[in-house]
Amino acid sequence: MLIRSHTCGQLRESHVGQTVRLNGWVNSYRDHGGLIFIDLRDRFGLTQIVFDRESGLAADMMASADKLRNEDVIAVEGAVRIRVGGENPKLDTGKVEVVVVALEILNKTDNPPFLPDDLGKLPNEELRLTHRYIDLRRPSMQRILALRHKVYQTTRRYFDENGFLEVETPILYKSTPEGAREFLVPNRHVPGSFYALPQSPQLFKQILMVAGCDRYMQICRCFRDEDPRADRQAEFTQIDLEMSFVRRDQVMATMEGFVRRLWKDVADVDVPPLQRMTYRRAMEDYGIDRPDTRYDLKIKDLSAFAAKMDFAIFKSALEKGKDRPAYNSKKGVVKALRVPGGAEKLTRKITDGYTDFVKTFGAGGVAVVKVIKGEDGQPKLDTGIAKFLEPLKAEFLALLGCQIGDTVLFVADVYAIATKAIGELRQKVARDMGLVPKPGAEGGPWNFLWVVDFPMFERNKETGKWVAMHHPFTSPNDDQMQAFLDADMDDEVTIEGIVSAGYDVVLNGQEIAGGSVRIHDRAVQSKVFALLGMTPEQAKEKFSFLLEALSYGAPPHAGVAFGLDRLIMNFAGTDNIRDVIAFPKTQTGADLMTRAPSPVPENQLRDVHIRSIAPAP
RNA sequence: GGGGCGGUAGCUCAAUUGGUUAGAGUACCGGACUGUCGAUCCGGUGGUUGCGGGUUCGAGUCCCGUCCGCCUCGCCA
Repeated sequence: MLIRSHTCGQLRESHVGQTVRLNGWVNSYRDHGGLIFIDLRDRFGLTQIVFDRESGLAADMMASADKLRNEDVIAVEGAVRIRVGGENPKLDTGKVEVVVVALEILNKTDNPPFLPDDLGKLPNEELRLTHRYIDLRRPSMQRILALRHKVYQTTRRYFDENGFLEVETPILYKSTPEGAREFLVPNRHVPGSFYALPQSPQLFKQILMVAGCDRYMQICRCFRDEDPRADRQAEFTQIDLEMSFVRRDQVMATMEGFVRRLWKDVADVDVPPLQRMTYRRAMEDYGIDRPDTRYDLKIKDLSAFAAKMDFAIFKSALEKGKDRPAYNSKKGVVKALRVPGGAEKLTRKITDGYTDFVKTFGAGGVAVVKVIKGEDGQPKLDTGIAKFLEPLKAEFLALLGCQIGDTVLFVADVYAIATKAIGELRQKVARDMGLVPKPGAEGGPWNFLWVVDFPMFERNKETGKWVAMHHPFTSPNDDQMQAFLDADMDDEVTIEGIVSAGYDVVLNGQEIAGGSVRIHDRAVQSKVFALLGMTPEQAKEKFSFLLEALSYGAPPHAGVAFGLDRLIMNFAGTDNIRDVIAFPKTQTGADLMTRAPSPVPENQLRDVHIRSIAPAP
């Protein structure tokens, strides 16, 4: 075989006169009869090679060259020269070409189902995933693979420099069915017993702290058997960290340093210091715990104002849970979103659509009013609920700081639903108003933000039980610890008010990292388990190893996990998580290339003491 | 589990809102061509309209079921 001397992205004017050998795929061919041009492709680029009947190429090789087609794999030998037909500025190698004197066909291809170029429309994703080995040849996909590699390398370098040890943790793990649904793996030796694949290495990394590792990191695979989304996959990758003898601020500083290094290395962007926002502020102003601050729309609570209105829909919403304390999920509220310039851009058709939109989050609808210019030149309320606002017009305009040309959107419901609905609506309105900047060539703008002071606990919507907002190993914040230990477990208002030592990094409305200071005291951990409704026996059955570890000299520790796939999505400028995973799965968990999952022979099931109750296909 | 969109030639799409033999570009096959660069020109092959029923004189088009993919709500400690 003609082993390559250079890659297809390498040759320049300085190589002119040299005899070189290239290997690669036929990216395109231009056949002029006695003269054939081929763009040869590998991961590193494209090089034009020329077959010329009049340049001494053997007749049989010329005949072979005539048969070359896209995606054939070949090796050639020839001399580098300045292009006779002039430069092609689109190629890095565009000043030169290789005049072939020897051709070796390494592998003829069948006619491929699609070509891996970035011209024109992509074939449908089903086909791309089925023939992933072709799809990944596409330069845009190669670029993402390289980006991902770069992130791995920068990550390992940064944490190594900061004293972290990379430690692998088990994939076959104990089932702890509190959080996401788990993937189960039967054990052959103990009939009826199962491992679970880890939702995250959470407890192992805490135990590594107890074990004296001091600082741990791992780029690890996590598994959650929940329905995927465009930015979510059942099998995904985290950059997982844990640190000993630190409090919240030390971890946050380490994370911020990492973010800064990563963006510098990968995108050559200098990230300014991150602002902090409390969870409460985020929910109040943005209706979501991961605000997108790239645009300046803010939500305002108008409950007190709305109570003065003679408008039945608001009144009945405010009646709900009216004896509950503020921010209680079941307390009725009225939320408003002022949209500058909305009076013109948000047509009746669009605002009508908002009602359907908020219904998907359980809200009843959206009330609308426009602020237009009256005959006297002053602001005038128009359409929708204008007549109900008219008696309180001055107060309304002042409360929201309305200008002529604004539209104001209202959602009235219990706190949990109204907040979620108007928070989602805010993001939709921003898209409709064209306020969301399109990522430029460098990906940005990059709006980072810390969100802190999350509640420790929230009520499960269906069961009404307390559940941990982050996870059950999250510590109350330092200034809350005594209040938590003293708290009566039946005192709903106090429990609800306990703030955890958790922290999230939010980027452009996306959670890219989350972590917390952990509980390192057995008594605190036991109280959390009890609050979550676990008896001491249940806690012991599920987490005895953790409770024991906490009893044998556990250092204060804290940690975090970054969603690696989402980081790459940002750098790659894609909103499809499958683009950043080499071999992703579909929405039903299928790998279309390997055809996993698949049935297994009966005897294989018997070995692991499993009988399938699935109906025969 | 719920809602929405989609599936027509290898690929990307069209097909007058139920009406003749389902078309175009590209790929592929054959031919021409010595300076192209998404080469060009000429000719050709290629279809179980995802699958199964139904309505109708007639179904790519309407109805029912089903499979697959995507988006989404729930879910994701």
